[in-house]
Amino acid sequence: MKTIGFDSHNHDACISDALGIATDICAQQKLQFTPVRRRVLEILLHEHRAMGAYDILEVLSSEGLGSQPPVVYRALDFLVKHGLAHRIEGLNAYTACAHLDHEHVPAFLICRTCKAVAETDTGIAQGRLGQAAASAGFTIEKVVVEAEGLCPSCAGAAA
Amino acid sequence: MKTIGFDSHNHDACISDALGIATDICAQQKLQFTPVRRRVLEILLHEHRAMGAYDILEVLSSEGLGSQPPVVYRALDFLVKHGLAHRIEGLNAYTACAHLDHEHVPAFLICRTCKAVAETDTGIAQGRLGQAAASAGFTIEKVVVEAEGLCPSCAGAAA
DNA sequence: TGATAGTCGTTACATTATAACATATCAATA
DNA sequence: TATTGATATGTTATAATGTAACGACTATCA
Ligand SMILES: [Zn+2]
Ligand SMILES: [Zn+2]
Ligand SMILES: [Zn+2]
Ligand SMILES: [Zn+2]
Repeated sequence: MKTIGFDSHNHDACISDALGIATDICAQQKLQFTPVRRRVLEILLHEHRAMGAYDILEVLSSEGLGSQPPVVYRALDFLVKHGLAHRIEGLNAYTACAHLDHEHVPAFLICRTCKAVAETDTGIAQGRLGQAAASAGFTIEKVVVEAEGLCPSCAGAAA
Repeated sequence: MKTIGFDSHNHDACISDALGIATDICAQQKLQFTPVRRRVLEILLHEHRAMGAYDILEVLSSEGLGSQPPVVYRALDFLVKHGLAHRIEGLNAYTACAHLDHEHVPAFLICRTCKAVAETDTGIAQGRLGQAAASAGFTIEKVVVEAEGLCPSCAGAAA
Protein backbone atom coordinates (compact mmCIF):
# COMPACT_ATOMS: atom_id res chain seq x y z
CA MET A 1 0.00 0.00 0.00
CA LYS A 2 2.74 2.41 -0.83
CA THR A 3 1.65 5.86 -1.95
CA ILE A 4 3.31 7.15 -5.07
CA GLY A 5 3.10 10.54 -6.57
CA PHE A 6 4.28 13.30 -4.29
CA ASP A 7 7.72 11.99 -3.49
CA SER A 8 10.55 12.57 -5.93
CA HIS A 9 11.99 9.53 -7.63
CA ASN A 10 13.87 8.34 -10.70
CA HIS A 11 11.14 9.16 -13.08
CA ASP A 12 12.71 7.83 -16.27
CA ALA A 13 13.10 4.45 -14.63
CA CYS A 14 9.59 4.75 -13.25
CA ILE A 15 8.24 5.26 -16.76
CA SER A 16 10.23 2.53 -18.43
CA ASP A 17 9.44 0.05 -15.66
CA ALA A 18 5.75 0.73 -16.03
CA LEU A 19 5.89 0.44 -19.80
CA GLY A 20 7.71 -2.86 -19.44
CA ILE A 21 5.11 -4.25 -17.07
CA ALA A 22 2.32 -2.98 -19.29
CA THR A 23 3.93 -4.67 -22.27
CA ASP A 24 4.11 -7.94 -20.34
CA ILE A 25 0.53 -7.69 -19.18
CA CYS A 26 -0.68 -7.13 -22.73
CA ALA A 27 1.41 -10.01 -24.02
CA GLN A 28 0.13 -12.37 -21.36
CA GLN A 29 -3.48 -11.47 -22.04
CA LYS A 30 -2.97 -11.35 -25.80
CA LEU A 31 -3.97 -7.72 -25.94
CA GLN A 32 -2.74 -5.46 -28.71
CA PHE A 33 -0.52 -2.80 -27.20
CA THR A 34 -0.69 -0.61 -30.28
CA PRO A 35 1.31 2.58 -30.88
CA VAL A 36 -1.52 4.90 -29.89
CA ARG A 37 -2.29 2.95 -26.73
CA ARG A 38 1.35 2.80 -25.76
CA ARG A 39 1.86 6.46 -26.45
CA VAL A 40 -1.17 7.49 -24.40
CA LEU A 41 0.12 5.47 -21.48
CA GLU A 42 3.54 7.09 -21.91
CA ILE A 43 1.99 10.54 -21.87
CA LEU A 44 0.08 9.72 -18.69
CA LEU A 45 3.16 8.20 -17.08
CA HIS A 46 5.28 11.19 -17.96
CA GLU A 47 3.29 13.31 -15.56
CA HIS A 48 2.06 11.88 -12.28
CA ARG A 49 -0.92 14.02 -12.95
CA ALA A 50 -4.54 13.79 -13.95
CA MET A 51 -4.87 14.73 -17.60
CA GLY A 52 -8.04 15.44 -19.54
CA ALA A 53 -8.73 13.47 -22.69
CA TYR A 54 -8.38 16.58 -24.80
CA ASP A 55 -5.05 17.45 -23.24
CA ILE A 56 -3.77 14.04 -24.26
CA LEU A 57 -5.32 14.39 -27.70
CA GLU A 58 -3.42 17.61 -28.19
CA VAL A 59 -0.14 15.81 -27.65
CA LEU A 60 -1.12 12.91 -29.87
CA SER A 61 -2.23 15.28 -32.53
CA SER A 62 1.06 17.19 -32.49
CA GLU A 63 2.79 13.87 -33.10
CA GLY A 64 0.60 12.76 -35.96
CA LEU A 65 -0.92 9.93 -33.97
CA GLY A 66 -4.51 10.96 -34.43
CA SER A 67 -6.46 14.13 -34.16
CA GLN A 68 -10.04 13.15 -33.45
CA PRO A 69 -11.58 12.56 -30.00
CA PRO A 70 -12.47 8.90 -30.57
CA VAL A 71 -8.79 8.09 -30.99
CA VAL A 72 -7.92 9.13 -27.48
CA TYR A 73 -11.13 7.91 -25.88
CA ARG A 74 -10.62 4.47 -27.36
CA ALA A 75 -7.08 4.30 -26.11
CA LEU A 76 -8.18 5.48 -22.67
CA ASP A 77 -11.03 2.98 -22.59
CA PHE A 78 -8.55 0.24 -23.36
CA LEU A 79 -6.09 1.34 -20.71
CA VAL A 80 -8.76 1.77 -18.06
CA LYS A 81 -10.51 -1.49 -18.92
CA HIS A 82 -7.30 -3.42 -18.47
CA GLY A 83 -6.17 -1.58 -15.39
CA LEU A 84 -3.24 0.25 -16.98
CA ALA A 85 -4.81 3.62 -16.23
CA HIS A 86 -7.59 4.96 -14.03
CA ARG A 87 -10.25 7.53 -14.56
CA ILE A 88 -10.44 10.29 -11.95
CA GLU A 89 -14.16 10.89 -11.69
CA GLY A 90 -13.89 14.10 -9.76
CA LEU A 91 -11.89 15.73 -12.53
CA ASN A 92 -13.15 14.02 -15.67
CA ALA A 93 -9.53 13.08 -16.17
CA TYR A 94 -7.18 10.15 -16.39
CA THR A 95 -3.98 8.97 -14.80
CA ALA A 96 -1.59 6.06 -15.31
CA CYS A 97 -1.88 3.25 -12.80
CA ALA A 98 0.91 3.39 -10.26
CA HIS A 99 0.46 -0.18 -9.02
CA LEU A 100 0.65 -2.21 -12.17
CA ASP A 101 2.30 -5.09 -10.40
CA HIS A 102 -0.66 -6.24 -8.36
CA GLU A 103 -4.43 -6.32 -8.22
CA HIS A 104 -5.86 -3.43 -6.26
CA VAL A 105 -8.78 -1.17 -5.56
CA PRO A 106 -7.28 2.23 -6.18
CA ALA A 107 -7.87 5.30 -4.06
CA PHE A 108 -6.54 8.70 -5.02
CA LEU A 109 -5.13 11.76 -3.35
CA ILE A 110 -5.56 14.60 -5.79
CA CYS A 111 -3.98 18.03 -5.38
CA ARG A 112 -6.51 20.68 -6.33
CA THR A 113 -3.73 23.08 -7.25
CA CYS A 114 -1.25 21.14 -9.35
CA LYS A 115 -3.45 18.11 -10.17
CA ALA A 116 -0.73 15.75 -9.00
CA VAL A 117 -2.22 12.37 -8.23
CA ALA A 118 -1.03 9.86 -5.65
CA GLU A 119 -2.50 6.41 -5.94
CA THR A 120 -2.91 4.34 -2.86
CA ASP A 121 -4.80 1.20 -2.06
CA THR A 122 -7.81 0.75 0.15
CA GLY A 123 -9.83 -2.11 1.48
CA ILE A 124 -12.82 0.15 1.45
CA ALA A 125 -15.29 -2.54 0.42
CA GLN A 126 -14.46 -4.40 3.61
CA GLY A 127 -14.94 -1.37 5.82
CA ARG A 128 -17.97 0.64 6.79
CA LEU A 129 -19.10 1.06 3.22
CA GLY A 130 -19.09 -2.71 2.82
CA GLN A 131 -21.19 -3.07 5.95
CA ALA A 132 -23.65 -0.45 4.77
CA ALA A 133 -23.93 -2.18 1.41
CA ALA A 134 -24.45 -5.59 2.97
CA SER A 135 -27.15 -4.33 5.29
CA ALA A 136 -28.90 -2.58 2.39
CA GLY A 137 -28.70 -5.70 0.22
CA PHE A 138 -26.58 -3.82 -2.28
CA THR A 139 -24.01 -5.61 -4.45
CA ILE A 140 -20.89 -3.50 -4.93
CA GLU A 141 -19.24 -3.92 -8.31
CA LYS A 142 -16.94 -0.95 -8.39
CA VAL A 143 -15.80 1.65 -5.88
CA VAL A 144 -14.57 5.19 -6.43
CA VAL A 145 -12.51 6.73 -3.64
CA GLU A 146 -11.01 10.13 -4.30
CA ALA A 147 -9.68 12.64 -1.83
CA GLU A 148 -9.13 16.18 -3.00
CA GLY A 149 -6.87 18.56 -1.16
CA LEU A 150 -3.37 19.97 -1.07
CA CYS A 151 -0.18 18.06 -1.77
CA PRO A 152 2.84 18.74 0.43
CA SER A 153 4.59 21.04 -2.03
CA CYS A 154 1.50 23.11 -2.82
CA ALA A 155 0.69 23.35 0.89
CA GLY A 156 4.25 24.54 1.46
CA ALA A 157 4.01 27.13 -1.29
CA ALA A 158 0.79 28.51 0.15
CA ALA A 159 2.17 28.88 3.65
CA MET B 1 -25.28 5.93 9.81
CA LYS B 2 -28.59 4.74 8.48
CA THR B 3 -28.76 3.98 4.79
CA ILE B 4 -31.71 5.48 2.98
CA GLY B 5 -32.80 4.88 -0.55
CA PHE B 6 -33.63 1.26 -1.27
CA ASP B 7 -36.16 0.64 1.44
CA SER B 8 -39.73 1.75 0.99
CA HIS B 9 -41.00 4.48 3.23
CA ASN B 10 -43.55 7.26 3.55
CA HIS B 11 -42.17 9.29 0.75
CA ASP B 12 -44.49 12.28 1.01
CA ALA B 13 -43.47 12.73 4.62
CA CYS B 14 -39.86 12.17 3.65
CA ILE B 15 -40.08 15.00 1.13
CA SER B 16 -41.91 17.45 3.35
CA ASP B 17 -39.63 16.73 6.30
CA ALA B 18 -36.59 17.41 4.16
CA LEU B 19 -38.06 20.60 2.76
CA GLY B 20 -38.85 21.74 6.27
CA ILE B 21 -35.33 21.13 7.47
CA ALA B 22 -33.90 22.80 4.38
CA THR B 23 -36.09 25.82 5.02
CA ASP B 24 -34.84 26.00 8.59
CA ILE B 25 -31.22 25.66 7.54
CA CYS B 26 -31.58 28.47 5.04
CA ALA B 27 -33.32 30.67 7.58
CA GLN B 28 -30.65 30.07 10.19
CA GLN B 29 -27.86 30.85 7.78
CA LYS B 30 -29.73 33.73 6.17
CA LEU B 31 -29.67 32.06 2.78
CA GLN B 32 -32.29 32.82 0.19
CA PHE B 33 -34.31 29.69 -0.43
CA THR B 34 -35.78 31.01 -3.65
CA PRO B 35 -38.51 29.33 -5.71
CA VAL B 36 -36.10 27.82 -8.23
CA ARG B 37 -33.81 26.50 -5.52
CA ARG B 38 -36.68 25.05 -3.56
CA ARG B 39 -38.23 23.51 -6.63
CA VAL B 40 -34.95 21.89 -7.71
CA LEU B 41 -34.57 20.37 -4.26
CA GLU B 42 -38.17 19.12 -4.45
CA ILE B 43 -37.52 17.51 -7.80
CA LEU B 44 -34.43 15.76 -6.45
CA LEU B 45 -36.28 14.68 -3.32
CA HIS B 46 -39.15 13.33 -5.31
CA GLU B 47 -36.95 10.60 -6.71
CA HIS B 48 -34.31 8.97 -4.55
CA ARG B 49 -32.31 8.94 -7.71
CA ALA B 50 -29.38 10.61 -9.38
CA MET B 51 -30.67 13.13 -11.89
CA GLY B 52 -28.70 14.95 -14.56
CA ALA B 53 -28.83 18.74 -14.64
CA TYR B 54 -30.63 18.69 -17.97
CA ASP B 55 -33.25 16.24 -16.66
CA ILE B 56 -34.01 18.71 -13.91
CA LEU B 57 -33.98 21.59 -16.35
CA GLU B 58 -36.60 19.83 -18.43
CA VAL B 59 -38.94 19.74 -15.46
CA LEU B 60 -38.25 23.35 -14.51
CA SER B 61 -38.77 24.41 -18.06
CA SER B 62 -42.14 22.68 -18.30
CA GLU B 63 -43.19 24.65 -15.24
CA GLY B 64 -42.02 28.02 -16.48
CA LEU B 65 -39.28 28.29 -13.88
CA GLY B 66 -36.43 28.79 -16.31
CA SER B 67 -35.28 27.21 -19.49
CA GLN B 68 -31.55 27.88 -19.75
CA PRO B 69 -28.76 25.73 -18.30
CA PRO B 70 -27.36 28.38 -15.97
CA VAL B 71 -30.66 28.44 -14.09
CA VAL B 72 -30.38 24.84 -13.01
CA TYR B 73 -26.62 24.86 -12.53
CA ARG B 74 -26.86 27.86 -10.25
CA ALA B 75 -29.55 26.22 -8.18
CA LEU B 76 -27.54 23.00 -7.99
CA ASP B 77 -24.41 24.91 -7.03
CA PHE B 78 -26.32 26.54 -4.22
CA LEU B 79 -27.81 23.28 -2.96
CA VAL B 80 -24.49 21.44 -3.13
CA LYS B 81 -22.54 24.28 -1.56
CA HIS B 82 -24.83 24.33 1.44
CA GLY B 83 -25.10 20.58 1.77
CA LEU B 84 -28.74 20.28 0.70
CA ALA B 85 -27.79 18.12 -2.28
CA HIS B 86 -24.76 16.17 -3.41
CA ARG B 87 -23.11 15.72 -6.75
CA ILE B 88 -22.56 12.13 -7.85
CA GLU B 89 -19.23 12.36 -9.65
CA GLY B 90 -19.44 8.96 -11.27
CA LEU B 91 -22.64 9.91 -13.06
CA ASN B 92 -22.29 13.66 -13.57
CA ALA B 93 -25.55 13.82 -11.70
CA TYR B 94 -27.12 15.16 -8.53
CA THR B 95 -29.17 13.87 -5.64
CA ALA B 96 -30.86 15.38 -2.61
CA CYS B 97 -29.05 14.95 0.68
CA ALA B 98 -30.66 12.25 2.77
CA HIS B 99 -29.04 13.29 6.03
CA LEU B 100 -29.95 16.91 6.34
CA ASP B 101 -30.17 16.71 10.09
CA HIS B 102 -26.47 16.29 10.82
CA GLU B 103 -23.01 16.99 9.53
CA HIS B 104 -21.62 14.10 7.55
CA VAL B 105 -19.19 12.88 4.93
CA PRO B 106 -21.50 11.23 2.44
CA ALA B 107 -20.83 7.96 0.70
CA PHE B 108 -23.11 6.59 -1.98
CA LEU B 109 -24.41 3.26 -3.17
CA ILE B 110 -25.53 3.77 -6.74
CA CYS B 111 -27.52 1.24 -8.73
CA ARG B 112 -26.15 1.07 -12.26
CA THR B 113 -29.52 -0.08 -13.56
CA CYS B 114 -32.14 2.19 -12.00
CA LYS B 115 -29.81 4.98 -10.76
CA ALA B 116 -31.33 4.74 -7.29
CA VAL B 117 -28.99 6.30 -4.77
CA ALA B 118 -28.57 5.36 -1.14
CA GLU B 119 -26.63 7.77 0.98
CA THR B 120 -24.67 6.50 3.89
CA ASP B 121 -22.01 7.95 6.06
CA THR B 122 -18.39 7.04 6.29
CA GLY B 123 -15.47 7.90 8.47
CA ILE B 124 -13.20 7.33 5.53
CA ALA B 125 -10.84 10.16 6.34
CA GLN B 126 -10.04 8.45 9.61
CA GLY B 127 -9.38 5.09 8.00
CA ARG B 128 -6.69 3.81 5.69
CA LEU B 129 -7.10 6.71 3.32
CA GLY B 130 -6.50 9.09 6.17
CA GLN B 131 -3.36 7.21 7.12
CA ALA B 132 -2.10 7.23 3.55
CA ALA B 133 -2.76 10.96 3.32
CA ALA B 134 -1.01 11.67 6.60
CA SER B 135 2.05 9.67 5.63
CA ALA B 136 2.20 11.43 2.27
CA GLY B 137 1.83 14.83 3.88
CA PHE B 138 -1.40 15.40 1.99
CA THR B 139 -4.17 17.59 3.40
CA ILE B 140 -7.60 16.18 2.65
CA GLU B 141 -10.27 18.79 2.05
CA LYS B 142 -12.99 16.74 0.45
CA VAL B 143 -13.63 13.06 -0.10
CA VAL B 144 -15.64 11.31 -2.80
CA VAL B 145 -16.79 7.77 -2.01
CA GLU B 146 -19.11 6.15 -4.50
CA ALA B 147 -19.91 2.47 -4.90
CA GLU B 148 -21.59 1.38 -8.08
CA GLY B 149 -23.46 -1.89 -8.31
CA LEU B 150 -26.90 -3.43 -8.12
CA CYS B 151 -29.63 -2.48 -5.70
CA PRO B 152 -31.71 -5.26 -4.12
CA SER B 153 -34.65 -4.90 -6.43
CA CYS B 154 -32.60 -4.76 -9.62
CA ALA B 155 -30.53 -7.73 -8.43
CA GLY B 156 -33.78 -9.57 -7.81
CA ALA B 157 -35.13 -8.72 -11.25
CA ALA B 158 -31.96 -9.98 -12.91
CA ALA B 159 -32.02 -13.33 -11.10
C1' DT C 1 -5.77 -17.95 -48.16
C1' DG C 2 -9.94 -16.85 -46.24
C1' DA C 3 -12.74 -15.98 -42.18
C1' DT C 4 -13.15 -13.46 -38.04
C1' DA C 5 -12.53 -10.29 -34.62
C1' DG C 6 -10.34 -6.36 -33.42
C1' DT C 7 -8.52 -1.74 -34.50
C1' DC C 8 -8.35 2.82 -36.74
C1' DG C 9 -9.73 7.22 -39.24
C1' DT C 10 -13.30 10.20 -39.82
C1' DT C 11 -17.66 12.76 -39.70
C1' DA C 12 -21.10 14.22 -37.22
C1' DC C 13 -23.39 14.82 -33.05
C1' DA C 14 -24.79 14.39 -27.98
C1' DT C 15 -24.17 15.72 -23.33
C1' DT C 16 -22.47 18.44 -19.64
C1' DA C 17 -21.01 22.88 -18.04
C1' DT C 18 -19.55 28.03 -18.02
C1' DA C 19 -18.44 32.89 -19.39
C1' DA C 20 -20.30 37.15 -19.74
C1' DC C 21 -23.45 40.77 -19.26
C1' DA C 22 -27.76 43.11 -18.58
C1' DT C 23 -31.74 43.19 -15.45
C1' DA C 24 -34.16 42.47 -11.34
C1' DT C 25 -34.64 41.71 -6.48
C1' DC C 26 -33.33 41.72 -1.74
C1' DA C 27 -31.63 43.60 2.80
C1' DA C 28 -29.62 46.78 5.46
C1' DT C 29 -29.19 51.37 6.65
C1' DA C 30 -28.99 56.50 6.11
C1' DT D 1 -38.69 55.65 2.48
C1' DA D 2 -34.94 56.25 -0.49
C1' DT D 3 -30.25 54.69 -1.30
C1' DT D 4 -27.23 51.38 -2.12
C1' DG D 5 -24.40 47.26 -2.28
C1' DA D 6 -24.89 42.45 -2.49
C1' DT D 7 -27.39 38.63 -4.44
C1' DA D 8 -30.12 36.41 -7.68
C1' DT D 9 -32.11 35.85 -12.39
C1' DG D 10 -32.66 35.88 -17.58
C1' DT D 11 -30.36 35.30 -21.74
C1' DT D 12 -27.06 34.47 -25.41
C1' DA D 13 -23.36 32.24 -26.75
C1' DT D 14 -19.78 28.96 -26.33
C1' DA D 15 -16.61 25.72 -23.99
C1' DA D 16 -15.48 21.11 -22.46
C1' DT D 17 -16.35 16.34 -22.39
C1' DG D 18 -17.91 12.21 -24.56
C1' DT D 19 -20.31 8.90 -28.42
C1' DA D 20 -22.67 6.80 -32.49
C1' DA D 21 -21.89 5.17 -36.72
C1' DC D 22 -19.59 3.62 -40.79
C1' DG D 23 -16.11 2.16 -43.87
C1' DA D 24 -11.26 0.79 -44.25
C1' DC D 25 -7.52 -1.57 -42.46
C1' DT D 26 -4.95 -5.28 -39.76
C1' DA D 27 -3.84 -8.99 -36.79
C1' DT D 28 -4.76 -13.80 -35.87
C1' DC D 29 -5.72 -18.25 -36.64
C1' DA D 30 -8.04 -22.26 -38.93
ZN1 LIG E 1 -3.84 1.39 -10.15
ZN1 LIG F 1 0.04 20.21 -5.61
ZN1 LIG G 1 -25.89 14.19 2.65
ZN1 LIG H 1 -31.70 -0.64 -9.12
